[in-house]
Amino acid sequence: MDTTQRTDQQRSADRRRRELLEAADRVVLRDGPQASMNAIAAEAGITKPILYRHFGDKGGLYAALATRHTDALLDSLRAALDAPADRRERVESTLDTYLAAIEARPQVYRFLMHPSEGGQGGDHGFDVGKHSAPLLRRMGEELAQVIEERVDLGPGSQQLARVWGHGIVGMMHAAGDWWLGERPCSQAELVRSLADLLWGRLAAAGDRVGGPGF
Amino acid sequence: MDTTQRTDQQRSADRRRRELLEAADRVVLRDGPQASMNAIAAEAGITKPILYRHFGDKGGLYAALATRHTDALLDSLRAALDAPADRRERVESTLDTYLAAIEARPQVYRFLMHPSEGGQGGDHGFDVGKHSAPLLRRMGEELAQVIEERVDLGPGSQQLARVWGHGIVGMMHAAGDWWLGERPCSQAELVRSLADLLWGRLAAAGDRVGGPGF
DNA sequence: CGTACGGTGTTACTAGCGGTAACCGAAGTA
DNA sequence: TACTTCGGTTACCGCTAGTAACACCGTACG
Repeated sequence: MDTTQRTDQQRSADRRRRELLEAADRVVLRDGPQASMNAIAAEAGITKPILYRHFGDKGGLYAALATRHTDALLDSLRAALDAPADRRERVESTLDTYLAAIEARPQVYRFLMHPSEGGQGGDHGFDVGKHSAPLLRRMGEELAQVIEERVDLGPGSQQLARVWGHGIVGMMHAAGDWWLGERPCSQAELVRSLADLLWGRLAAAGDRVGGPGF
Repeated sequence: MDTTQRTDQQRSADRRRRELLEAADRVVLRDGPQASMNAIAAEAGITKPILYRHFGDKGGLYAALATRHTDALLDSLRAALDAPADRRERVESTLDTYLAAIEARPQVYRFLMHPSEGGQGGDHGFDVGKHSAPLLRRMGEELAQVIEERVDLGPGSQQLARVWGHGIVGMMHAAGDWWLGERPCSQAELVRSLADLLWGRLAAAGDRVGGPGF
């Protein structure tokens, strides 16, 4: 009977948890990363202690929220990354998927990338702020794995793949962040430029000799 | 007489300002980005309102502090970037300089990269949190300028250079961040791997055909 | 029928943050 | 001596994250 009772309770708890997460989602979508626990509780129609009973602390809630979106984004990226196409096409498709995602919901994206942990809540320290941007790390690791699986890099391939995974993800992230703020070109142009960079066009280009007015 | 008096005052104010900045530096170096205004004031041997008289708000102080280190780092990078050597050498030297800098003072580096602005001080909004990581942006723009000056990219070179500038800086940043946390390899190896990536080794590598157990 | 109990929820609080108003005392000047 | 001005402090505001203590409500058990 203990099990059945616990099942009931857990079901109810899970439903509540999902409701709370959706409320938190709405608030984050509206207020950005600085959404307060009070605001989230109000949006959910309850008060703070309930949030704390469900998620422990703000880091817990943020982690749960981040995991959701992170998983969704990673699924999309995996699909683009594993498609049966040639490498350049896959790379461009992945970049495109990422950019489309961050463009579709910038607030969520900013929340995932810059959780803005102050950790000023007294002496308890902050657990989640330690890993500054879990999404970036996870994307880096996954990309590394795909590279190592599908590209022949010779000796030391694992190390190399990991460096490249994190490097490429960082490139994508920074360029996307900048692009999202300034919109200096179309999405397709950005994708092509980045792919060109990865394809060694920087190394292949010649030195510029005749500067302006020289 | 107004001018002379103001000079005296301004000299004194500048000295104070430098003292305060150095105190703030010490605290940030010790406590990381979540250093509080109280702590900084205490370290400087004064009280909060003086800090606010000098820097306006926390964003102002952080901006002043960041500008200092940012300028120093950018100077080093410019030196490496403008050296009279071939491109690959310059790229490796620049990466090396950056990694050495973030390794030397990780706390300062984390402060510069993740200012963690909550902007929760009432209704006044937050000015500095708007641009999340000014250092990255500045590095991206500077690199873009150097690329555009020295590399012949054909038509659309300015756009391309800017995308590459921000992309490369992001690559460097993400890889450095990951490397600083996990230390999976030596600094020289990291530099070489990243340069290899920029030199198109990803595109040049062949597909892996015989996976493990396949 | 009454009673003790676990779960759900609230109010009211602590401690610390960024930021500010109002006061205080020591200089210089008429 | 009286008045202003500047460096500095105390004491406060409104906000945050997080918590302790209490209240309600259905249910099992004597």
